[in-house]
Amino acid sequence: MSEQTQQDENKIIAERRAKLNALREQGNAYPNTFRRDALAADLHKDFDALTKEELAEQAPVRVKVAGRMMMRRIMGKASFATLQDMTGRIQIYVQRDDLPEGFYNQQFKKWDLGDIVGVEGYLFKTNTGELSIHVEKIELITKAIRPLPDKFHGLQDQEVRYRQRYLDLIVNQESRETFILRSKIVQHVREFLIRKGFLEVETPMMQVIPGGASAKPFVTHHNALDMELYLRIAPELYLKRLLVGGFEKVFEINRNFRNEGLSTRHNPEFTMVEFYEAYTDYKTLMDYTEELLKELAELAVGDTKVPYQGQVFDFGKPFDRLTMKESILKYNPEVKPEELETLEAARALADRLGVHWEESYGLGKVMTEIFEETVEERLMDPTFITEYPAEVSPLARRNDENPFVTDRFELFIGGRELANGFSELNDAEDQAERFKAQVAAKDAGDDEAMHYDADYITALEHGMPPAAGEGIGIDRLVMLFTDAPSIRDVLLFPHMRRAD
RNA sequence: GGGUCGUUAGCUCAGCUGGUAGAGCAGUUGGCUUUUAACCAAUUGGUCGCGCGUUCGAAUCGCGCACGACCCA
Repeated sequence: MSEQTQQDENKIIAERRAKLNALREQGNAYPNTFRRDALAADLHKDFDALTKEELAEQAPVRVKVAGRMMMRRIMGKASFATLQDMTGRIQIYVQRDDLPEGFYNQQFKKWDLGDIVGVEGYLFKTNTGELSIHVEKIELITKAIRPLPDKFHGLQDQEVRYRQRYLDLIVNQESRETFILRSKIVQHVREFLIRKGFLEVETPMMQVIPGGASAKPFVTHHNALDMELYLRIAPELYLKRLLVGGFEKVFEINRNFRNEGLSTRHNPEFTMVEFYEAYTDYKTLMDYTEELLKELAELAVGDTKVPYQGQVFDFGKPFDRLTMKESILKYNPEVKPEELETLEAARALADRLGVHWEESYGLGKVMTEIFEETVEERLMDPTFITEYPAEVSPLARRNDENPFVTDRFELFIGGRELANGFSELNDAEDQAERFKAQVAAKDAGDDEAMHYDADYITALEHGMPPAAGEGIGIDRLVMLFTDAPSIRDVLLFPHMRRAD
């Protein structure tokens, strides 16, 4: 701790530090010798149902519990306190005369809220029926020098909740629940894919050529090799190399990094699951996705009606499936199909709808812009949009009947893109052409266009089985199922500006 | 990038048209052996985000900056 910080310390911290110094003089101030044998939630699960009398009549249930002291009610020669461990809270009852002479007044009563204590005792129920531990031994395990936020109102300041997430987790139960549910969702996604026979793999986070998506990368430097490396914007091209290598069903759950702005829906690092399966197509993936999301709704909400920020999304019915063109016509009833058939007509339509386009855009890109501006945010219940133009899908397989579009879909819920999948382009020569078009776009000023990845082309030239692949944004998924308005609410440590 | 709102004690918040700051919790001291946001009594604690300006006087008004929240692009 710096001198400056010490100077800034207020009286509360100074008092607690004095207590800590007294503890140091008495011996080990930070012992790691207490071993618990019970967790709060397990005790409630096993004993809440018993009456006070039933619990008193049976043989005493002796337990050792550790946790942070969140509340305390001192009533002269006896006290109640509330301990919190990772599973929840349990009340303890401490009597002066159960403890060694002087301990209650000289030690216990001088401890503070926020201190971590270990207790040993037996279970009982209070007159109001609350399961509690009648303490026979109690020890201070860790002294907290700084005070907790308000015991009743919790921590309200959003900035502090994000910057000092540990405080948020200590005092705000909803926050703990959000991150526990996030863990369960990730676990379920993993188990779903393993159940389907997929192999979990890890591919490079640092890449020589950032590929697999259209986004600006973070750049770093490898000293020993004296070369630039990019944090990955997607794992896609590596996972497809594994298809070439004969791993025919693979997935990865990990972070991607995109050097873009922050918003309630964007964090520079975010978590995706990507999975690839050989000898199948995008329609299979849509079926998987629908199956997975229905399971997740059941897991997270326990219902097919998922509430989100005052709206309700229906996961019970079969998910809608519309082509991009169909969706534009559906949500813009005055638009005629012919207006989406030539570049000139589409440009005129975009002008009419107030959608921006540039000279370099082809029909596919203009159409996609119209879709994004007029349809996307209105897709509330889960909806698959298919037939994305090849122009905006440089890694996707062209449709056999209509090469203008690809065998691709995106899933939208609540107006937000949740997933993106397609049958994979495994024609090395077509892929090389598409990369060249991307490079041309990059040269023309599109700094999100892809690089030419010759090593990937070489891999495709060895033969990649026909396959389909998909990415699902885990953070947005968790936002949806935890009713979180901001991506920061589902990231333990969201990116923030420097506080100083 | 633009707009709106916010920043006051460790925490949660008041503070009116400008007159040098309040409550509850936490802390401290005392009381209380089934409380539960325990209670009762007393009490400590503040560079009012930072800077500049207006004014006899600024937490309050104006401008700028920082950080955050929300909306828009």
